[in-house]
Amino acid sequence: MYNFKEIEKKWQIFWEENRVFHAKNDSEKPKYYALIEFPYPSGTGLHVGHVRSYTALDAMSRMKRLQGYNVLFPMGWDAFGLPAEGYAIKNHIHPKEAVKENIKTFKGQLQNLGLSFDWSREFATTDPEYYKWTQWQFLKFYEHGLAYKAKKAINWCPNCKIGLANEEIEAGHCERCGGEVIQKEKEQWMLGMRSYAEELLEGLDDTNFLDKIKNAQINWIGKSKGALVDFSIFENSKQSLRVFTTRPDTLYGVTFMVIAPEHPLIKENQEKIKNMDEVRSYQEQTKRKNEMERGDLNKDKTGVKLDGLTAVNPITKENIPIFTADYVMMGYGTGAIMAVPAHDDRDYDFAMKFNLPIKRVIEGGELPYAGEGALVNSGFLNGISKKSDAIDKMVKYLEENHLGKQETTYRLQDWVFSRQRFWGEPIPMIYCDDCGWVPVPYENLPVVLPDVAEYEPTDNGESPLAKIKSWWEVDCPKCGKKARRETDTMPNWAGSSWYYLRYMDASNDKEFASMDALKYWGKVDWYNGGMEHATRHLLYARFWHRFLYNIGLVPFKEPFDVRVAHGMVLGENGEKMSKSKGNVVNPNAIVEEYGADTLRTYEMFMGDYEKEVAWSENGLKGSRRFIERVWKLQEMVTAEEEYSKELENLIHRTIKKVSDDFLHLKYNTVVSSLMILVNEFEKIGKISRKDYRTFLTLLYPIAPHITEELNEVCKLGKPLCMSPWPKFDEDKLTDEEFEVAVQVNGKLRGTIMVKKDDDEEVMKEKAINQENVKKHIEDKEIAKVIVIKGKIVNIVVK
RNA sequence: GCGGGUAUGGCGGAAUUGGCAGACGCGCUAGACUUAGGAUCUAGUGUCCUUGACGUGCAGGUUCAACUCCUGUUACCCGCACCA
Repeated sequence: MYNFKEIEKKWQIFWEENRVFHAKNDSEKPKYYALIEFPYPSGTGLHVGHVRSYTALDAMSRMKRLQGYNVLFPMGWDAFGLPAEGYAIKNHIHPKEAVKENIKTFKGQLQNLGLSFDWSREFATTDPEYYKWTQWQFLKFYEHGLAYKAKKAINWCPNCKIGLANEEIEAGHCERCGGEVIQKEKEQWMLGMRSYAEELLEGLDDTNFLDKIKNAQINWIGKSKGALVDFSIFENSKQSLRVFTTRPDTLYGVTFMVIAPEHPLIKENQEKIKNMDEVRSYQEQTKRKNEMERGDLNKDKTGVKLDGLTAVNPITKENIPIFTADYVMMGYGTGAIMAVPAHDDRDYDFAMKFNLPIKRVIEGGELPYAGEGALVNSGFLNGISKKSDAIDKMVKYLEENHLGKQETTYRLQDWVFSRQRFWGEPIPMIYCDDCGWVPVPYENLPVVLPDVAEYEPTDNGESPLAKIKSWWEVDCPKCGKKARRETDTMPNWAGSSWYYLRYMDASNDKEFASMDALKYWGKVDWYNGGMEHATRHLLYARFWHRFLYNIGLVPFKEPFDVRVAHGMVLGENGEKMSKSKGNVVNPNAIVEEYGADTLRTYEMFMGDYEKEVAWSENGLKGSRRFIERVWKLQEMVTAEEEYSKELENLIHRTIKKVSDDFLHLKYNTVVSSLMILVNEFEKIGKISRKDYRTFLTLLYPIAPHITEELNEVCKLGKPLCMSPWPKFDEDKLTDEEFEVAVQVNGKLRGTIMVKKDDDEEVMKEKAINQENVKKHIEDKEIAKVIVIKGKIVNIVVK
């Protein structure tokens, strides 16, 4: 009887004891680095969604090992983060204790699935031995001028007196108390990611990410070409207002200007602005809006005219009014725009609301009009109908007259790197009243999180660490005077920005990884993760890596070669699994009842790997039936050592298909082609030893335990984990004799049997004489016969 | 609005990349074995007016031949977004 519990445990122990999955750093074999995003070890444990992607990469790794690769398939824990901190606040337990527990549970669950991780390289981002190097790398950023302090708005709940992460806000309200969230300015550490925009864009050419992932990155970086134009302020010709525009060709149509409420021009001219009170209250109003409200496209335009300030259109020399409005953002371009209401929806809406002149400069449809057309009312640009020509000409004019210049901007922002939280890597900086910011000397790393009992943030928005004087009060490393440690910690994205490098040399206590190890493993060959990380995590990691490359600490420009994304596993009702909906499937319970091999097979078979798919209990049962049939095949094994004659070609085809499909994320058809093979074995009622061994090897990556066991029980050879991947013979992919379709005028009328070496004439002959085909061509004239060798015959009749 | 993607039986999904649409699985129907069946086995299962016709979101087109290529269109999903 098939006792999966015993069998699965037995082989898991066998693999571990024989260190089958331990990657070597000095192998003669070619390397293969398969990486799956490491999980946050939550208290709720493993999700069936984890099982899907982990099994996929496990299968890939197992196949690659049999194909002769030295495979690195590691696992670790992304263990900093809010949930552990929340748990700590509630229960007054140090988060590291909770994390330890959770990791234990999580790891046990992974091991029960028989995943072939190299556990000797396991670590957590919360290990001081790991975050020592995260801090070390931060200091490198600082050394190279890429880490700096700046005032940035944070989400602030005035009720709880706490800074909030975006995830803690629900529709503008605090998740805990329901109060309104406002923006509060705070000094924060930033990483200069924006200056890497072009490199991050161009680096994508060096990768083989799925197109949808590349596109998500390109969108996020948001490159746009245009021009900077300076408008002088009438009352004060020394001062000018600089705008960014992608359409300098419409400069003749500018009838007013708009600046962001945060724009410094307002403060600089507060004396001159006659309605300063009104402006101030508008600024206050804006501050209260969070990004979501401000970004709501459906709302009416609001704004205030800056009374007393006038700008001059540098081309027409006309005086035009300046407004401040929250539809212009300080964070993009220059925080100021030239408004062309005739050809921009937003400017048009604003002009209508405030009754401002609208001047058409492009011929075409109804206003506002944004299409192609010849320029009018535009002086030296009149009549030009090609947009790029007009832009070029205007930019040239601006540059010659020192009124502006060509410019490229990016949506990508610098990375806000401070969090006012306890459970993160301490930022290794010290503030001294005399020396300013001083980095913690390298030899004093890691800066370790203290053991305390209170994890509540302070009510002025500082990290809980700010309450622990014994921790933050230190001597300045430079002058020795009393100084203060930075009490902010790093964001959750920090530790996950370089973990793939650490796996290459996980126990190195001299360096984050040795250059030899980095050179040997190179790029991650295959990186799998969720679509939700296609922008942020993936960009942070690429930025971090490119920086290390630029300062000579890693040998490759890009960290990842192939990046793929799995689809979500939904509940049986087609909705996202959640406790409240009661549709959560617990992988543990499935392993208990059906075994890991059945669960793994089902998750690979359930659907297109890249698409989301609903869980199906019946589908799971179908996979169990398949696994049981595989088990029963052992009763049909003959003494024959070669492939059975009847199935030889099918087996060769299956080897090819399975090997290919694994590389193209087509795990579902891997399983289906193996099911077809089982159907055939059962049909002929016997299976040769070689048939069985090959079949078991092909199934091994997906269902490793049962296949190892059957291989042993039937004494077919060495354990599969130490055996070679089967090879197919190109000549044996097609049968000697096979069926070919015959069409008449493109419609299927019958089939004929043809031999492999039948030429076109023979096929034609056979086709014309086919019974049913004859009927359809009898009294008609044959105009043409198309014969595609080995595929189809089409007879065209009149 | 910009960028990307998807659409195939009752359901999940196949289709060697232009060559027999619906592989494989689920579900369903009938039968066998059985005290029993939510176990197992066998057969069937796209639709219809069933010698045949129709059929891959919709409308056209190219071709001997279109799920596949081209043009237009609709719906849904994802990313970005008052981004200037």
